[in-house]
Amino acid sequence: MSARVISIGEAARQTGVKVPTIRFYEQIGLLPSPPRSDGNRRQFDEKDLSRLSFIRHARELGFEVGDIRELLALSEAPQSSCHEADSIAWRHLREVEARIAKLQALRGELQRMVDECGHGKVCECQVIQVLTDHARCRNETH
Amino acid sequence: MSARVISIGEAARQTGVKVPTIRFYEQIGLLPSPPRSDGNRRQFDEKDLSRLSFIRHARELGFEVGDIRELLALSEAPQSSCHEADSIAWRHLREVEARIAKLQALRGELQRMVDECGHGKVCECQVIQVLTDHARCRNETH
DNA sequence: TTACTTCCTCTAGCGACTATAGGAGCAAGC
DNA sequence: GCTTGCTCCTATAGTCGCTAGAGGAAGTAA
Repeated sequence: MSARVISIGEAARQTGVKVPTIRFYEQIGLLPSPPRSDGNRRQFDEKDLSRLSFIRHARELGFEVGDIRELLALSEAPQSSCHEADSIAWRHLREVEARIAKLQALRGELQRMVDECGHGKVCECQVIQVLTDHARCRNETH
Repeated sequence: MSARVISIGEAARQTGVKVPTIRFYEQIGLLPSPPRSDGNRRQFDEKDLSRLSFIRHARELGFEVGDIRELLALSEAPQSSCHEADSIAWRHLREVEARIAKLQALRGELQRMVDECGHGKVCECQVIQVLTDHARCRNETH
């Protein structure tokens, strides 16, 4: 119950967010500035740890800082509608699906590259060919 | 056969690489500096278009500039072994597969978030719940 | 006291662009 | 020739999300 004081190094260890990154999050206002000790050291508490963990997880999931800011604000106003949080997550889901599709196409192409490249002793290396040809025939598709 | 002169704007339109980005690529030595007109305008040719398309495609596929530099160098010394290009492609293939796996996990999680969002209040919203809970239970795993 | 670690601030750097300012060139219409 | 409007030029600074380094102060253990 008492406010256990947590140093920045402790916080880093417990949340997996690096020390300079914690300071950076404070600087950009993602994490509130904690009180300081007599010696000017940051004094975090459990709530800060939660917030940091939340931020870290959201970042890992690919949310950008703007999104996280919104999500944090929402989570601090728990009686408000979750429509916004939902739409942030939806938007993100669509982005992730697009990225997966693109990467799968890429994987196919890379696979083809290494397959073709590996077999020719005359080294008709297709790596560059594949990329160039593909590039040209796709000029107007995107 | 004659060297058709292509302006930077034309090049941008044809390759889908933005004008400032083309200049940037020239600056970092990814694209050779083209000759200039009397009025100091860049004069690109077909070969530059290929190169730009190649670069764009490779960037879309997630190659970083260093890789592209290597691949371009290899493509310009075609008698050299394709072993290097092959290993670049291999390295990248593994990376891409890892990325796909990560994104698929992420998609599942996001999907769950939005599925479970009851469209009620934030206090019941899974988007925030998932982020918070997950964050806490994963503190030490990474 | 000494040594060691952790912490502080501040500044600069990364990659891969993107934006802005302030001009100069060029082609078409009058 | 002149004006309008577009494209182009350079140079510099900003973006995002950190990360690294310098140079120093504070806390801790022997």
